[in-house]
Order: sequence, then structure tokens, then C-alpha cells
Amino acid sequence: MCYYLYALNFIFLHSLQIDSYMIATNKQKAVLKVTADIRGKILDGSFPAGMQLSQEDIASTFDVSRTPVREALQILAGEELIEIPSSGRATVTVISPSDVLEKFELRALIETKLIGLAIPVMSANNIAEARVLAENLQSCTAEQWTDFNYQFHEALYRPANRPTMQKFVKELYYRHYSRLDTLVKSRRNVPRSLREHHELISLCEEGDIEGAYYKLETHIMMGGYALVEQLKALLNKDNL
Amino acid sequence: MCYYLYALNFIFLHSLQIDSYMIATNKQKAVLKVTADIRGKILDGSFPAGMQLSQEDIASTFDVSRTPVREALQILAGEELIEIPSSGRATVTVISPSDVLEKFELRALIETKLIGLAIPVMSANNIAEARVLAENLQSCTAEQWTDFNYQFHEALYRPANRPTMQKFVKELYYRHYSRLDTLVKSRRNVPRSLREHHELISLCEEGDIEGAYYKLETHIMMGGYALVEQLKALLNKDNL
DNA sequence: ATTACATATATTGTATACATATAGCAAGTT
DNA sequence: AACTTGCTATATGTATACAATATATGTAAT
Repeated sequence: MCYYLYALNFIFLHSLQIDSYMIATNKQKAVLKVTADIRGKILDGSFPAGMQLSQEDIASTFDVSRTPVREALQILAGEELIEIPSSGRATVTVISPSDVLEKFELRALIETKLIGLAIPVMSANNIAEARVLAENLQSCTAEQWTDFNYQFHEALYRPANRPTMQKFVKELYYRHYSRLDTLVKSRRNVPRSLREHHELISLCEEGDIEGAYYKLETHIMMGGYALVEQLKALLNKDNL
Repeated sequence: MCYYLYALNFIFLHSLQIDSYMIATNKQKAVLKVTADIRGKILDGSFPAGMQLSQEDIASTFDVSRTPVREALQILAGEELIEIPSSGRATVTVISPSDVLEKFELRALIETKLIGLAIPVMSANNIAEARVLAENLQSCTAEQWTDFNYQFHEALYRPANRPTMQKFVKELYYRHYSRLDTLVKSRRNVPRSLREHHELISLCEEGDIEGAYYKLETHIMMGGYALVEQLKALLNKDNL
């Protein structure tokens, strides 16, 4: 009987092109869905910096009770996307230019370390994959940029075999860059980025660790400085 | 009756030399207390790796309902101190040697960056303070070591003026090192540490950035390797 | 008009109640 | 004896109810 169900599931899910392992994780808790939804709204700007979050509003929007909403808010506070004061309402974190700049410094620091570790053990396959991902970026939409760009960077670091560091980098990237990116909405750095990606791949291919190290550092920090300047300009405009 | 209580509070708190404005912020949420308590128990080993956490047990222990306990668990999951599976009970995270080693690498990476930024702007006062904190370590108890050691390191990095990086370092230090430290319970690295601290201060005083950089890197990584080896030994013993 | 205060309303924090899922255990079967 | 099968007990996930706090409104005094 169990086999029978599995067989049915197999056929059914394949017709929907859903992998079978998704069965087990299908019924996800409300807190996970709510967390992801709020996070998405903060990152895409629907919930702007400083916005006050009402537990009841969120609960009714997502058709759940306040209990899972409160848990979601604690998770998001841990991600520094919102702040929960000791008394009062939760608010979307206000982005501070100096904090963002430090986070770019951190990214540069960790990612240069990773590429330095990766290059000596990089295979032809790794290089080829990075090239494909760099190509993808050249023809992607503005919405795809954030994800595709991360995928390219991650591919370069993967040979370093430092899962924990990579997770750190991923969090830094998504929690802050992604939000800024939608905030400033500028694509003026895209051509520079694309060029530097190809230069990076070449340096990796040649095994030039130092060259790749400095190329990557400037790649990240130039992007950081540009974004931070645009952010400052935005903040000043709001103040006037 | 309410006024009577306030009056009592007034007299009582003044006898303790507590400012009256603290009354308002005094009543901290249950979730904060519970979070800190569970965190403490995990860090000091009372809740060992792999232990299953019952919401009800924790709730009754701290005399609160399960609602704030659940929020606390989400916070602790964000700190990677516990894991909340999609189904089943929350468990205390099992320490993985390779993960710990990566976190030491991260600490070395960030802290060397910080000391490099700090040295050029270090004042005589900063040096003097570091010396005092290094002295404190020499006569402290085993329980004080974790905190005092962090204070010393933080003092060296403070002139760098990188609050976000420092926060990262602090989290890495407390969330992992502190737990390991109580786990292995060995003080065999203490004499080496004390010596290296004084050497570090001298290098900072001389403005020798490169020297301090490498001294600090080996200081952190030697401690890391030693702890990881002891951790591995412990894990093997448990398996036998 | 504006400040100050008091009351009313709304929202948060916590506890309880209910629904669902997991885990343990005993009985039966191979 | 080992392995299912099904039941019961327990724990979790969510919703609701209640309590405490903060915000908003309105009124009176300056």
C-alpha cells in the first residue's frame, strides 16, 4: 500500500515536474512562509526603511494568527532586517551608509580570502562553469541580476571548500546588497561589473592569485562605494 | 492601591540607588530573559550538544508560557546555537570541528584586518588600557577568562572604528569559542596566550603593523587548532 | 493656538485552549 | 525473535482570549 502511494506520487509529481523529495517538506510551518514573505517585502522595498510593522496587519494579510508572526519577527530581527525595541512596535531597519560600507569591506575581506584558497584547486570545469554564469549575467533582466551575480561569485569560491565562510558571504550579500540594489535602482555599474567578471575568470585561469585577489577586492569595493554614494544622495534628498 | 505600590517602588528603588526612569524599562519581556537563560545553559554546557529541548519543560522551568519560549528558540536558532527541524523537536547544535576551524579562520581574517586599521590611529591611552586588560588576564579565574580575553582583544581593535566588524567578531567569539572553551576545560594554552598578548601590545606600540598582523593571526589560529584538536579527541572518545 | 491631562482605543505581551503531528508502546503476525 | 500495525500519550503548531502597555483622541486650562 505504501509502495502504491509512492508510485502514485511519483507519477503525479512528475507530471507537475516536482521532485519527489518535496513531499516531505511540503507542509511548511506558517512561520517559515511568513518570514520569507516579510523578508521579501523588505528586500524589494515594499516595506521601506523605518516602516512600522503591525503584528495584526501582517497576521490578517497572510491569514494566520499573531503567534507565528511574532516568531517570524524575531527571526527577522536576528537578520537585522527589523528592530524590535524593548517597548513599542517593530520597525524596518534604517540603512546606515557606514554600516553598509563596513559590510562591503567584510565581503571583500572574506571573498578575497576565498578566491585565494580556491584558485590553487580550481578545475577546468570550475572555470567553464564560471564563464557560463558570467554569460548569463550579460543577458539577464534587472530582476535577475542579484541572484545571477551571486551565483557567479559563489561558483568562483566553491573550490575553496569553505561552506561556513560562503554562508557568511551569502548572508552579507543578500541581507544588505540586495536591499540596496532595489533601493537605488541604478544599473550604472553593470558594464564595469561584467567586464571585471571576465577579467577575474582569466586571472583564475592563469592561476594569478594576487592578481585575482586585487581585482576582486576592487570589484567589490568599487561597487560598494558607488552604492553607498547613491544611498547617501538618496538619504539627503529625503531629508530636504 | 496602584499609587501605593508606586510609592513603595519609589522608596525601594531609591534605597538601591536605582534611577526611577529604570522602572519603565525595568520590566523586560519574558522572551529576552528566557533567551539569555537558554543561551547561557548552552554555552556553559548545561544543555549539551544534541540535547532535545522541550518547550513545555523550558516554559515551566522559567515560569512562563510556551509563547515566549518559542520566540526565544527562533532567536537561538538564528544564532546557530540550536536547530529547529521542519518537524520534530529543537536540539542543541552539534559542534562540527571543520565549522569551528572555519570560524577561527574568519576571526583571524577580520581581527587582523581590524588591528591593521587600528595601529596607525592608536593612542598611548589605548596601549595603556590594553596593558591593564592583559594584566587582568594574568590573575583571573578560569570563569573570567572568556570575558577578560575578549575585552583585551576588543580594546586593541577599538581604534579601528569599525563597529559592525567588531560586532561580527564578538558574535563569532562568544557563540562558538566560549562554548568550546567550557567543553574542553583545558587551560593549557593560557601561558602562551598571555605571552603573546604582551608581544602584541609591544608590536602595536612600535607601530609594526605587519608584525602585529602575523602575531595576531598565529595567536588566534594556534588557539583554534589546539581547541579543535581537543574537540576532535573528545568526539572520538564519545564515539568509542 | 497650544499645552497638559485624562480617558478611550488600539496594539502589544502573555497565557490558555484547541488541532495536528510525532513518538512510544503493546499486541498481533510472519 | 523481529517486524508490522494500531493505539495512546505527549509535544508541537496555531488560534484565541486575556492582561498590560502604548497610542490616539478629546477636553480643559493657560
